[in-house]
Amino acid sequence: MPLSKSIGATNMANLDQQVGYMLRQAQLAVFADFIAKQRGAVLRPGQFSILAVIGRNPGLSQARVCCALAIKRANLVAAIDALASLGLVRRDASVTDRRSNRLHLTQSGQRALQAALETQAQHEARITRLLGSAGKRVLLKQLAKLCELRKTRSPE
Amino acid sequence: MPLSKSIGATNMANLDQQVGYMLRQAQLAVFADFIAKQRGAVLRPGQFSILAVIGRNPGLSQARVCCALAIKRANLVAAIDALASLGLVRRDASVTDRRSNRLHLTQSGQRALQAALETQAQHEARITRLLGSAGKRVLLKQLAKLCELRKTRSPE
DNA sequence: CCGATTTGTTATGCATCATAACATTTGGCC
DNA sequence: GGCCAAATGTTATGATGCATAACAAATCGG
Repeated sequence: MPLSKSIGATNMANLDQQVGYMLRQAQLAVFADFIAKQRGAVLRPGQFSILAVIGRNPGLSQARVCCALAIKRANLVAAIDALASLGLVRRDASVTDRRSNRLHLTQSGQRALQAALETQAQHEARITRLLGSAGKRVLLKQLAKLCELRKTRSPE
Repeated sequence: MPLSKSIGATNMANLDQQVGYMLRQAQLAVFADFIAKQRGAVLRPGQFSILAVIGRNPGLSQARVCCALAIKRANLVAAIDALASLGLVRRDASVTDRRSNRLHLTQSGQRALQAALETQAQHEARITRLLGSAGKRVLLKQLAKLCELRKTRSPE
């Protein structure tokens, strides 16, 4: 068994066998790869996810975006501000509910999303090459399971 | 197949089938569970990993901690400051290399690490219950593969 | 109609990560 | 031995992500 002893190098204290630690490292590596590949208007994973959800759900309210992406309402404001000032997203006042805004992609927003989706596909393909198609499918299923930790209040 | 159509709910734009997005969500969930379980002196995953590495490698230099945990030297300074002001870590000047510091756990640092390791074991056990023992092993191996993205400069 | 809730917003704080610059010290090399 | 490159710890600074509290306006329920 790989006990990660210290042979001149540093003893990793079994950190590399703990899910939380490895999740963090992998996430940083994957995000760095995503960011390195993106050269268009959409630069960061967060922006991309917001743009993608709005693109698939035209007229969505900010609250629903927050619910879908697990973002706090307060934090989405600046994000939409940024996307709007880049000319990618429109914030239209809803006529049926004057509290909420209806979010839409502009023409250039749709183009930006399209471009981002393509480079994202390359990024994803690279990961598939690394894990294998079946391996990636298994990984996604396990990550989904881990997300359930969020709901369950420690039962003991 | 689960095409994640929008049936009253919000269309997730296939985000839930992308490794980066799901990695992020899972990492947040796992970290939240870790933090919720920790009630001792060690509260956050970063602190824990630093403490664990120092505990297994007494006399380690800051630079080596940085190398092991993929932390920037500049950012470790404040982290060690915090652990030192909590009385968990000592920063001794090295006699062989007067540039570097030799890091050690204090008595109470060792106790804090011990306590953190125990609650961390509960946390990890909960994850094992969720994924299964084999599933967790597979997950760790795949996460390790993803970490290789950090080294490889996009080859095409 | 009135109280509770929802929605967007502002302000604020904290944690994490990154870069640049600097002084001190070490090491390699001629 | 002396000099230049590299390593080490440090400071300063900025961007990002995430969280909470409080607020006004609007909606909803009874």
